[in-house]
Amino acid sequence: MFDRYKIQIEEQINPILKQEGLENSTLQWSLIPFSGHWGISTSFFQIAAQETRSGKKGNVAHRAAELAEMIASKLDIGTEFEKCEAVKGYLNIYFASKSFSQMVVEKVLEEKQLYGSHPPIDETVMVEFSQPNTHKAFHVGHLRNIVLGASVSNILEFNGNTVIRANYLGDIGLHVITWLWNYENFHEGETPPAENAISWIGELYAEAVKRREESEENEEAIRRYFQAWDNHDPEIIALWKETRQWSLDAFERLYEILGIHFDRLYFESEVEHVGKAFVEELIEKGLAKDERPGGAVIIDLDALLGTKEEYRVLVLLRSDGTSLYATKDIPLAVKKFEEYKLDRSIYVVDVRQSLYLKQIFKVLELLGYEWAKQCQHLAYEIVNLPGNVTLASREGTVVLLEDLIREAEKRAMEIVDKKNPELGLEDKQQIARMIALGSIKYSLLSRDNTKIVTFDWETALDVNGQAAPYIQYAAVRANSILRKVQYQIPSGWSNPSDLEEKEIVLVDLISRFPQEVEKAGRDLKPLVIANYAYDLAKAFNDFYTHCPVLSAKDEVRTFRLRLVAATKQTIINSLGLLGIQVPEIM
RNA sequence: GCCCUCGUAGCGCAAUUGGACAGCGCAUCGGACUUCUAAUCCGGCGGUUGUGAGUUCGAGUCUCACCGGGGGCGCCA
Repeated sequence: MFDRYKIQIEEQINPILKQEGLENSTLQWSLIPFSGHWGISTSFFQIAAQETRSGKKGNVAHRAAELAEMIASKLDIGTEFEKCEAVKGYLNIYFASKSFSQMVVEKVLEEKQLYGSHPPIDETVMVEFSQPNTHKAFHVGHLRNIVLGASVSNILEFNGNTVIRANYLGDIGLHVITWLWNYENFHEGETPPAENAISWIGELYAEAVKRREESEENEEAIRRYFQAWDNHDPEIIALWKETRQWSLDAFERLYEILGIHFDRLYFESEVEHVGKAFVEELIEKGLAKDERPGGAVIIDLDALLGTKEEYRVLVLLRSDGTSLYATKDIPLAVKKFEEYKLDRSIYVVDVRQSLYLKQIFKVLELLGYEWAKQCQHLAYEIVNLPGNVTLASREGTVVLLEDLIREAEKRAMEIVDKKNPELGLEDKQQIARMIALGSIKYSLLSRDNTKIVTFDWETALDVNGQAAPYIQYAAVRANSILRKVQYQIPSGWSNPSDLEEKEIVLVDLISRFPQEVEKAGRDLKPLVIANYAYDLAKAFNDFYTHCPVLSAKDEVRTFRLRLVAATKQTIINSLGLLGIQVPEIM
């Protein structure tokens, strides 16, 4: 937003530096980091250090301060800036807040839900996330993946990318066979309950695994069942199709609740066959080694690349010829790039699979696909239970997603009910859901991807402090002011007398949104937005308690109303990137 | 053995990618509701950024070593 001013100033600074014998020095601009000070800033340490390195004697810090002071005294800041000053080697140039704040607010109100976004760029990127297994439960560990993938997709889209949201479903394999076998023998004819389909399916899975592990006989039976499947037994296939659909329908309902949609669903079953052909190709090219029947089909990446204990060995096919994850991930990657003309392919997968994905990308490269370098693993840490207990569906140490959402809604409902007794039940429920989902999502997104999240009910359901309800509430407060004027936001520029510090802080933050979006997109970190949204809400709450809006006079009132509307919009936009909705009332 | 990752206040986390006084939330102590919603605001307490060296004008951030937690490393997904 301020680039052209930076350029203007630089055009003045460069000749001054030239006089000092300093050329080709590029300045790095940032916003003044102090709360309540609004403007741009740069420093002269690099230039001074460069000078010292080229032989000139002197103290760098001293020289930087000298340069900053000299430039500050010579600079013509025009009417766009209030003042400029040199502080310890930094040059701070303060905006003329009155006109700049008008400009910022104006921009937000004009661009509305697009404020903060960047113009389209010619780049198509696929984000693969969620990747649930059919015939299994959904737990909070899976949620981190979904929420992260969805948010990163939103952020990339806001940055101008064309985003394809892809899901990759594990609909075949031993876990499915085990489930089917158990169902056919012990639950035939049963159907999942409408409400708790996922937990029902999950319970049956846990039961199936237990049966498999408790007797050799069962294990043997399951193995035979697997063979029958491999031989395309029509009855088993029919059962598979039917039960798979139960999972898919249940997933779809859950995604709907979470507000997630996918543009493309990939299934393991659709890439297994072609995957085996790829393995053959790798063997023929002399890249993979077929050690069957004694061993598996492997690719010794370290031997091929001349590296040592870096890429290790990847197993492509079991010794019995059945497929593994690697068998399927290779053709899947190819399919993705063929179907869409991708510029980038992002895999949202937990950090434990870092080596595995590194191997897959390298194999693709060895196969000659130039786009292999555009595959990127977005790793995130797992969600644990207190005491470093891993969530595992077979151990029974899971917190089911449905339970979490239900409990969060219940708690949110209690507060909504108390605060808004006049509302109808349906409205209350809708609000409670937004708050519940917001809290859950925010608690997962406001943590760096590299940090393990320890799940406990209290923290997950805490709505105090830095949490989504705080931010939502700020927007609701803004909304409630706007409602009082029937959402008639006065147009045109107003010219209030000097701005309050609270107002400047708020406008400053609003103006930073586009660059926060950019940063979040660059680093694939929703955390950046999560922090930003909180800071913005905090600044607004501060403003709210100190600066009356409706009772203010004339131009102050006009400006503040516009500022309130701009804040509400920016909060909505930033939370939107996190997949969090904002209610009108709460 | 090799590799990845984390270590910041009692607890949970940030820190504009190497910049200005290391911020915020819980918790705790104390203030503020006849005024636009108190799911709010203001103030107090709390720090040798795991340890030691190095690079740099400048290090929580980069390099190396060490300590401690977690993870990965040929037929699990």
